[in-house]
Amino acid sequence: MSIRSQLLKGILDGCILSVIADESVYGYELSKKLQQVGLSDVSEGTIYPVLLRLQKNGMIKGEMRPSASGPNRKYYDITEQGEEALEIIQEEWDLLVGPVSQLLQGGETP
Amino acid sequence: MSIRSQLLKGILDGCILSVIADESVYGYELSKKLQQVGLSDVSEGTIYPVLLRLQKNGMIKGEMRPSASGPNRKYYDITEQGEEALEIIQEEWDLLVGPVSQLLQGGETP
DNA sequence: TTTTTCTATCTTGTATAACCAGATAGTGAT
DNA sequence: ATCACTATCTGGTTATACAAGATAGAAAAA
Repeated sequence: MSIRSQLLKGILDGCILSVIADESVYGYELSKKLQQVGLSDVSEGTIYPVLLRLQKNGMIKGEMRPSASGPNRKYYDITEQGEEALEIIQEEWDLLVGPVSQLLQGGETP
Repeated sequence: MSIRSQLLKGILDGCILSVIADESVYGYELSKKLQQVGLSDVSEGTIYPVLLRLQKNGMIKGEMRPSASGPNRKYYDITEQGEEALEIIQEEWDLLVGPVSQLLQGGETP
């Protein structure tokens, strides 16, 4: 397993919520978008379980829509609950990044 | 489980390695240090298993030394292998922080 | 002296999460 | 027909963090 995948743990939900909050997307599209953004090794086998879990927890809603070129797509939209959760994740992320980056940059511990 | 603890996943090894790379520490001291730095809810029940795992994987070496005031302490030092692993974690962290922060900051996906 | 408090390490059990590999299926091009 | 691309989902495996508690030495307070 790559180290990258370990680092992803726990942040992936936030990333996916964030993309969905910005616009309606379906899973396959989402995986391409995350790869474009720089999260290059997030595969479908990882994304679909996350989407199902987020839906089960009421963070997002899924809706099947036909596609003009290919199989049906399941578009997801964020819920109110999902928006609240996303805000908390954003705050927690900001609180975490500072200390961790400073530690890893070899900053002396006081 | 708190969202914070989810975010910690995968980064904790790097944080601990980083502190040990800076100086010899024992577990109890390490937990205090991490709390000071801002990783406030990292308890001993979390840290000791990580230390044992890192040692088992050859990233750090432990050595028991007596204490003038209290029980014996097990000091840990980083190994060459640990330093190499830490460098990779640092690089991966830098690659991850940018995209994730931008996503969470509500940046539009292209 | 006894009790409490602080220091210090480790284990067991539990919940969550990400991944690999593969199944399933529609559409369009060669 | 066959291949390639789009699209979703599942099962089994492994890694990880955490809570709670067991164990124990040393010093201060009662």
